[in-house]
Amino acid sequence: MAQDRSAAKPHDAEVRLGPLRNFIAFHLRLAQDASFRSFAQNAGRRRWGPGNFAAMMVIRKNPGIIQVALGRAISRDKSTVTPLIQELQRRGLVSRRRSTSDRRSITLELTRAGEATLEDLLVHARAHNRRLDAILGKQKAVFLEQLRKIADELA
Amino acid sequence: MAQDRSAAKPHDAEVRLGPLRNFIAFHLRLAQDASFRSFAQNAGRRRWGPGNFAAMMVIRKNPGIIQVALGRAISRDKSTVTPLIQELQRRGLVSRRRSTSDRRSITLELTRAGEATLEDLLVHARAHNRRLDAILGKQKAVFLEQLRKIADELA
DNA sequence: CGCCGAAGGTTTGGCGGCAAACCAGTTGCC
DNA sequence: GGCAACTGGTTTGCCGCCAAACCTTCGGCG
Repeated sequence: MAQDRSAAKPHDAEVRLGPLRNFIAFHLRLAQDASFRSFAQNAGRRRWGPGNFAAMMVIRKNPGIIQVALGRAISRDKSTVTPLIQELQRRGLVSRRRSTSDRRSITLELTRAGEATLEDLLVHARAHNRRLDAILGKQKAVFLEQLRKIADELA
Repeated sequence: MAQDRSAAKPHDAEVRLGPLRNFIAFHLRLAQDASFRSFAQNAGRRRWGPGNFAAMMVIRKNPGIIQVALGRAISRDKSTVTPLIQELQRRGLVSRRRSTSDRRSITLELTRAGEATLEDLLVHARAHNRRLDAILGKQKAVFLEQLRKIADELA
């Protein structure tokens, strides 16, 4: 078994974080970490990570999108997108076709199976999202806007 | 060169995110991502990632801490801590000694050089932190508390 | 027309992280 | 006192991601 990072050994309560205690960046990582794990775990653990989900979601909403545009949308390098998409294609979830207007680029679309599995994932994703919303309460909207601001302005 | 994820190609403005647009988890990742990159880049790019910084900070504030406790504090698996610490030791920044009371565990301390480099890193870290604080404005405290809540309750 | 720089995609190499298996030492319990 | 469960640490294997180099295609411009 891997280490249980969440376990609150009474002893650990005494660990001092120093300046770290008030660093946004540090807690941003902790929160993202927890969120990521929670999602991956509850999403059937069938190796359907958040990455695949986000990619498929964007493809669904933008049929015919090309790889680099997808990469920019989900903030992944194109060299990360390539194998990710290839794997999805191998599983028969997305189709790739060379664009007729620009033979460099490849257009992406969800297959029937892709739509179906995405719908499945959406169930888990929505549940995860609700959990987070519940934790944040009324201030969710403000919180979200702040996250956007950070991502935007920290370009 | 790697892809420029921040570039706002006018074309990309039209990419639709669908439900993703309001998912906390998604934006949490984007924000963390941006923060991480910004830190790593400005911190002299001398391969002093946020990871090393957080670890050294905790060791500084808790001299004699053992590896698993450190791991829990910064939310890293023990199998991640081992090589991380070994590298810091190799660079002469931390000292490792077997505990006398429990011969399984290894106690950690910063060396002189370690203290010095940490002080150096703190300059960048503080700057990074200030940038984030500036983005968040008055509501920084609330935001921080919400991040803590997410990390805590999403155990 | 022909060239050259830019852009989309893939490949390769490296890094950081987790999980599981394992060893050594410790603790609890009968 | 001795065995079983647990704990700290390391090793190994894998995965996700980035950066850089490279190939192909596109597009502007002399």
